[in-house]
Amino acid sequence: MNEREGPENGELTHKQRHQFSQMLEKLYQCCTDRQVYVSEKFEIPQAELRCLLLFGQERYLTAKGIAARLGIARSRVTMLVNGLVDKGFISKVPDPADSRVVLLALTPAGQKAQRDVTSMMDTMRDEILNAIDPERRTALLQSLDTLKTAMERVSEALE
Amino acid sequence: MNEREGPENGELTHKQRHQFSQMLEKLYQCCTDRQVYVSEKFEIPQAELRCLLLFGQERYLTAKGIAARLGIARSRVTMLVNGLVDKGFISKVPDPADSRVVLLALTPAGQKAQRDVTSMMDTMRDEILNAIDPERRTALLQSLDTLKTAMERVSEALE
DNA sequence: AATATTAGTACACACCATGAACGAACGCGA
DNA sequence: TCGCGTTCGTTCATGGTGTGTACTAATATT
Repeated sequence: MNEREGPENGELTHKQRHQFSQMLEKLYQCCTDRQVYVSEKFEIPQAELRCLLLFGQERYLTAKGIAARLGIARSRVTMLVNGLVDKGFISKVPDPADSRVVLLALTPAGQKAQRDVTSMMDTMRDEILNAIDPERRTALLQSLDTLKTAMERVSEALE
Repeated sequence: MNEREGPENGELTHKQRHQFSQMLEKLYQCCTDRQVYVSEKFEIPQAELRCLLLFGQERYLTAKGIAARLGIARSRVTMLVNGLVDKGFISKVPDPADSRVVLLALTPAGQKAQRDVTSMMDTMRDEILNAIDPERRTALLQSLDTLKTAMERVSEALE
């Protein structure tokens, strides 16, 4: 019972451990809930949404590129793409330079859907940030960066 | 292009928005990866792990209670429980006071599995926290608390 | 020219979650 | 006590998410 709250000598306290785990779990849950909310609002499955939101600066995407960026299998991309094609959000274009490749482009309907989804997500993000004191906001961003770096370091050590 | 980095008048900057989204996404991904890692290490599906980790102070849990605490359907609990029963981690006991109810208890093997899983998760959490300067740790915990509060507030407004 | 590699697809499988329907058991009010 | 409403866990069908395998056609490499 000689655990201190403050960093007396740099050692982790039991309370810090517990707080960290609890808060991280809660934050994770909130993020998950937010994703579910958006998916349901637009009636687009989450994985399809992630795919839809990849379309940006490039004129075309490919299944292989999408798989790499989303970190999923190519076969899975086929399913997602077909779902979005069925919804009229993307179209398939043959690649004139390599007929194995299918080029994927956003349709106008897909562009609108993407805009709407992005707008909703931005609004929700802004609401979160606006619920935080501007003074605390900078500290928050710094802390998140610190945490991100620490987590990435630990993730790398797992492989 | 007159966006400032600091909180000049409390307004959100474009950079803050972008940073926040990017970091949150990355943090989310790290947390997801960590869960996948633990699940694979023990060869226990994630949902079963979450169920296994619920057993703690109480002598018995019920399917209904597990469903409420995990936020999932009772029918799903049946599947998870059966998976853990098959692995020898939990046992079913009839409730003498209400024969509709199935009481669920950790077996010795289940207790060991739970200990091992918890230990691994604690180690990983400690590695993350130890990768952070003790001075920054307190600030981090405060910021996480601030963020949690903000997120919970925004989540409530969605319902 | 022959062989190796690549891209996307179809398919089977496992995990994850929902809701509906069900039978058995319990609770409640007349 | 009895009839009805509610509850509990289970079964089942369905949809979402992801993997890996096998395949064909096309391309790259030797």
